[in-house]
Amino acid sequence: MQAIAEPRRRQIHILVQDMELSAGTIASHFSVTRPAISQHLRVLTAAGLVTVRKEGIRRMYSARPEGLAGLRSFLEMFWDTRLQALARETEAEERRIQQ
Amino acid sequence: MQAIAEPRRRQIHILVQDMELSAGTIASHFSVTRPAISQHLRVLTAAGLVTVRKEGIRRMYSARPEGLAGLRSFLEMFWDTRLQALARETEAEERRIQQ
DNA sequence: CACTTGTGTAAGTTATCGCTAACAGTGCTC
DNA sequence: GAGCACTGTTAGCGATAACTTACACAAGTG
Repeated sequence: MQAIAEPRRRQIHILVQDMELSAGTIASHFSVTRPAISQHLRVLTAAGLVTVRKEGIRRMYSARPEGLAGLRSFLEMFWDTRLQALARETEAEERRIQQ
Repeated sequence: MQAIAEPRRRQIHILVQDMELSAGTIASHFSVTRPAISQHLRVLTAAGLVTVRKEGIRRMYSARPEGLAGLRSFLEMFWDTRLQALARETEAEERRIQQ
């Protein structure tokens, strides 16, 4: 989760979300040096948010939909428990009124 | 987004999700000092993830559902664009097959 | 095989962040 | 109003992380 929270990594992830890009092409979109982008890409791949594909001399990166899906299910767990808590509260409230 | 990414702040957010708690009660659940929790609470309130309610001498904190809802819509935007991209790809693929 | 291109890795530096210790403020109670 | 309980704020410190510079490695090309 901290992998996608970093602003620059989010921008990288947005870049490779629609199309497959090489490391150099990704780095050209930012003002930082290429090694920095390479480190970010390593974090993103370790988190399962992007995939690498070696195409000859260059490495193509692309977003992995399952990565964000995991975070999504994690948040929906939060969302559901909150809804359940609200349901319990209103239920208790109704029971109190009936008494 | 970085506010909820921090592990301790996530734990705090889980704590105040089901019930309203005071700062001291929240701090008693962790091994860190109370000022640290206070700082985390300030970050969480600044991010709009929790709300404060002054009750006499103590301040009660509770999770704000709209906070996570914003993050949720943000992720669903990602999710939708990715699905649209996949749809475009498969559509182009089918068109290629038909030729 | 030398050379170039594209990329990753390692070491060092700087900045950011979370924590603690000390202090300051706020509201109750006697 | 004095004193106490509860909380927020500030300064300083240590650790983590992001960045840069330099180097190393793989894969085409002459």
